[in-house]
Amino acid sequence: MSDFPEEPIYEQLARVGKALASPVRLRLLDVLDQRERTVEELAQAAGVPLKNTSAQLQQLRAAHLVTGRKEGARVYYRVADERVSRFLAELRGFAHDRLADLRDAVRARLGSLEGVTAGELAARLADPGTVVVDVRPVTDFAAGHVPGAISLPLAELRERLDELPRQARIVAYCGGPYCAVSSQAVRLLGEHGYDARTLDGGYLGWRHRPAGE
Amino acid sequence: MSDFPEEPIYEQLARVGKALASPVRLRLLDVLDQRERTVEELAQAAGVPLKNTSAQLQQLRAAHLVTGRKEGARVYYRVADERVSRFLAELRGFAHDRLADLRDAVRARLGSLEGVTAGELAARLADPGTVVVDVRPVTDFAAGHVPGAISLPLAELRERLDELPRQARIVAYCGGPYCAVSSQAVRLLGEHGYDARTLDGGYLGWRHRPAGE
DNA sequence: GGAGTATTCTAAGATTCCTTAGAATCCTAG
DNA sequence: CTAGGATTCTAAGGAATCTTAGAATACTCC
Repeated sequence: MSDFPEEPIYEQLARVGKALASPVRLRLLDVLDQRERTVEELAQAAGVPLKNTSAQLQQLRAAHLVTGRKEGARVYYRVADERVSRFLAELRGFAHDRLADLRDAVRARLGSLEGVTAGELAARLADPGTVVVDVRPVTDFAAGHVPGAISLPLAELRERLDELPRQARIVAYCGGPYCAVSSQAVRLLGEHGYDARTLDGGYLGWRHRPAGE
Repeated sequence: MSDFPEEPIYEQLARVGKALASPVRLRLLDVLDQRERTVEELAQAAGVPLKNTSAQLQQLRAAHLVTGRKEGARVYYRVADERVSRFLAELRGFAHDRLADLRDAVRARLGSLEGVTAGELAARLADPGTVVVDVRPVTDFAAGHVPGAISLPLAELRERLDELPRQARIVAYCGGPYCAVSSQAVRLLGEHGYDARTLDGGYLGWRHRPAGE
């Protein structure tokens, strides 16, 4: 092993890097960033086997990126604090800027729909012609949402289309920036003649939008 | 291997994390962040064996964090762009906030001298009673320095003490935030009766100081 | 072209990390 | 106090990474 005088310091810095070095952990962080969850909910939402989820959570906890709260037989995890959440947003932004392969992978999953940025949405919130649709499960909606948004999970969208005014300009969003649900919703709405667009970055992107209302 | 639908995306994100997961690579990045260097200079400055340096540079290049420029028989590496540099600063700040062990490791290496922040220094630059001393090698000084600083490498400090006015309030800095040279300089100056302090974060910290001159 | 130098490529042993099965722990409910 | 469920701990095989020796490449200078 190499060693130089500053190694113990960089060893510590590398702990953060290591925590962010696995796709599974990054996925878990993104899911947790939206709201607190139990290990099982988390494993479910992230699509990762339970045991693996638990093991990775230990590492994230050791790196002080998440904290657990025990309530009865369950442990609720969440991102340790706002600083972690901001840093994750920073990481996503950075990687998106620098890695063309990341942009390709995103496009492969979400399609190349033109989205609305959080800043644009903020500016349009006052406009009554804009209708904001939250397609996440109602639990997520309840934990926080864009002001004025209506909760309309994708599963119910088809049957509840009549709740949306025909001539509205719709902005649909889901949870993380890589969530495909709002893209599906927008496609469905488009087929029914609506003017609908996704919100870039999803709800997380909204929460971390650059300064100003 | 786990897999969930967004895996290819998180795989890409993890490339950045992986690049930052090794103490050696982080050290190289910090050294490169100060100025462009050849592989050998870099290995020398970082205290890492040459072959290992070269191998790690390949990885950093694959992650688009550094770029190389070939000039004759030599390759000059540098941090890819300002965005990378800012992100590294962000990482250091984040880790420093969250990991007590990191703060301990820094204290173990640098001692617990009270430093001056970059913001404080900026505010004091106009004050003629403050003398800023750059203790890095002259090559580094030439590549960029705090305005008004005088170049006085540690090796020459003892003999050139008379260049410093007795009653000056001295601020000494070196390169990275974990460089011990300025701490030594401050200790030496203290023994000779000077009022001397280090600059927190070194020259890198200065370059990334929060907005405002 | 040939000697000499800087850097990278190839390859392989040592090490660390990922994943997951099975046992253990800690909790609630009855 | 016992049954049953949620989560973590322990352990081990397999995969990926780190480190570094040796060969190969690419350049300069003569």
